[in-house]
Amino acid sequence: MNRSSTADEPFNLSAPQPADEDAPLWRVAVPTPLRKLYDYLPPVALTAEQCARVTPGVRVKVSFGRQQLIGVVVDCDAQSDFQRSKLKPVLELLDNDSVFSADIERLCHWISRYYQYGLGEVMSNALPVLLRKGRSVSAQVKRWRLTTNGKGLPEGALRGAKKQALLLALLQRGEQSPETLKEQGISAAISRAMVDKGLIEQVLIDEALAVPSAPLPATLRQSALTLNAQQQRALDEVPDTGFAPTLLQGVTGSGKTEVYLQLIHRQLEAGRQALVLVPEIGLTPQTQQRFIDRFDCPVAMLHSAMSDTARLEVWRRARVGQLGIVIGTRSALFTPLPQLGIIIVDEEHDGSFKQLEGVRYNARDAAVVRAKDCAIPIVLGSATPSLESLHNAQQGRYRHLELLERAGGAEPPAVQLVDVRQQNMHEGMSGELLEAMREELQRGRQVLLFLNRRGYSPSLMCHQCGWCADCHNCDAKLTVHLKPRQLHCHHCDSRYAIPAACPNCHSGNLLGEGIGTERSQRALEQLFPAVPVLRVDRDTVSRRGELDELLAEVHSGEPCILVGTQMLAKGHHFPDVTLVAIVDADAGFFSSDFRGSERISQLLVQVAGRAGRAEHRGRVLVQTHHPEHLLMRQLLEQGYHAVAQSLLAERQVLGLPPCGYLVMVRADARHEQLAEQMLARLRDALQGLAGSEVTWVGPMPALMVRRQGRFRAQIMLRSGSRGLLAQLAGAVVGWLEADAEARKMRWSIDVDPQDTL
DNA sequence: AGCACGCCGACT
DNA sequence: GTCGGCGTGCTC
Ligand SMILES: [Zn+2]
Ligand SMILES: [Zn+2]
Repeated sequence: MNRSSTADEPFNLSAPQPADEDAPLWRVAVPTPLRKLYDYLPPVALTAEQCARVTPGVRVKVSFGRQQLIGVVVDCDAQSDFQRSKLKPVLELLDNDSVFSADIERLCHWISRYYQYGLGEVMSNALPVLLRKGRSVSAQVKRWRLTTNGKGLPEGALRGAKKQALLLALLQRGEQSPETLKEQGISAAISRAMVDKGLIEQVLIDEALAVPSAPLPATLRQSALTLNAQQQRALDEVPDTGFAPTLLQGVTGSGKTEVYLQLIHRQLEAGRQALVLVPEIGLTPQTQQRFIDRFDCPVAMLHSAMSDTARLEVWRRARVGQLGIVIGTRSALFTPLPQLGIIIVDEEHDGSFKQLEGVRYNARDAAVVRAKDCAIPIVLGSATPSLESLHNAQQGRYRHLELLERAGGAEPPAVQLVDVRQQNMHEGMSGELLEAMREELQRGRQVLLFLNRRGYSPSLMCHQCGWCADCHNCDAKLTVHLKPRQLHCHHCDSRYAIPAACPNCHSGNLLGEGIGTERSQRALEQLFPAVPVLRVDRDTVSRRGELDELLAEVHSGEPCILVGTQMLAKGHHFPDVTLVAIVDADAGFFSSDFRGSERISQLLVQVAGRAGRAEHRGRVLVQTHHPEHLLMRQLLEQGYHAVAQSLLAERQVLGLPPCGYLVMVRADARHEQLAEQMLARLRDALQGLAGSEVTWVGPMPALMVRRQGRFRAQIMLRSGSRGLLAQLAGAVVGWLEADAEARKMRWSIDVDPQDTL
């Protein structure tokens, strides 16, 4: 494709003018947060006939303001109310066919509409990074072929030059790869000579066209396991075709994965593919390995640690049907699969399916929409389902299947509260906990400690006057780190030296307040000098692979203590760990976010499931200052299901999700009050629109008002009617885009927010 | 979001 | 005198 070289030169008056003033325009979704589509003239290099063959979904390079961007044509037969003489031409057409399959294109439209983000930004999210940058959709391979002149030669021409005649004969049969020609003894010099004669040429063609893909094998590499009655029932209940959302609730070790594998096998046998969505850090090679071990067909992963090239390669193979199974994190939702047969969302309760910046979509919810659109089954699996999915099941929207039997009849670990009130604590650990640890370690077992704070301690305080080290950019305390020795703001990433004396009273008596993983590790190293203490958090495992190295040591089975954050709670099973401790469960249960209790309950159940095996039962100690707390008691005595029912009842009363719907609007500005004032005007302007069906909560300052030097505020919309709220969300965005003050600050809209803080 | 333009304070 | 912070406006 040729690019127009004249588009940007205003003095060039001879720039080609469109012959027809009514000629159709191209409407382009440009990757910008602006929620608009932009009209362009078709590229000047294209004839009307060529234009007519262009279909929506092709990528184009356009001049946008002073920059060049790659967008997606959403309509190539548009009329514009924009002044025609002001339209710019498309600079370059990048594709012959749509980059989106029909289902992905519809999914983009749905996400754009439901989450209130521009189609351009959504479509950009839906494409691999390299495609956003203009890389071609198919891998390109080199082929030799005859030029028009070459085609004019009769068969048996070029008698005089034997090798050239051979090359001619080969190419008269069709295009040939450089490799084939080499095998036939055609040297570079021969080709060169023929090129010089203008008889042959080298072209790049799509790999997909060059190598027609064979049907994938549906055979098993490893035979399926025998299912218990509940697993079998689950397998029977999920149909092969038709939209059928299913919540598969299975306690850890109940064999959810085996059900997934057998459901997928049925799809492979029917010549269809499967998409498996997994949480961000739950993605261990072990997950992939079970799928690879089971099936002969190609299985591929998609996750954030992969290179852009590797991700593009998976996308390309998936698109042409070369992959039977794609397993991936959030953005794998957009993987094109020609005959998608089933979607599995594993650990569906996990928060990482929701994108927290940019287009704030929930991949689990969008996956349900994709499955509905494709009329295929979708399985949401978890030991601790989200209240959303439980509610959907109870409302009859999802089928609810339970797996209650643990394989091999292993007993669930015993969970026990440790009342730490008035106890002598040693670096956050009670005597009871330390004693239990000592016992297990002496037996040669492993111990796992959860502590949701990185660093040495979450704040630095002057013991003399109470001064506390805080960030210059944020309303936040600085975390003390000893390795490397510095104060670190976890909110804006700024770093400071640890002062030798208090800047307020000059006392040298500065103390770390509170316990982080680093501090806990140090304390444990002193208490148990004979046992390795491994720390797993973002500071120790920043690289991917580091975690696996660390875990390899754990899986050797030698006694050790693992100290870690949430990071440890996902995906990994530790068969030799017989004691798990939650160092501080209170933070979760008393969180000011409405999902706090749900999350901590899920965490407790999940970590309990991580420990022990059939031959030695694990136990879980939960340290708390509130052993009488109703939910905590209920969780221990009656299990997750009972807690979930209590929480659902509570949400019902409060009109919170899933019994009501939320939209959060956040704004920040350089100066205090500005954001809050703007949100107040937003409320005043739109409050009348929805009446009493919608509750406006706020505006209010964010929990941390100042962050990265900006002052933040938020307002929440709550309603029992999803439709009404969606409509209002549209009005909110419209108002924000039009308001002169709002345009000067940063704002974002979050439909179905994960957090309300 | 980028990106450029324009304005005012402070330094090589 | 310029360099650069940031407030403002625009993107078919
Ligand atoms: Zn002091
Ligand atoms: Zn900060």
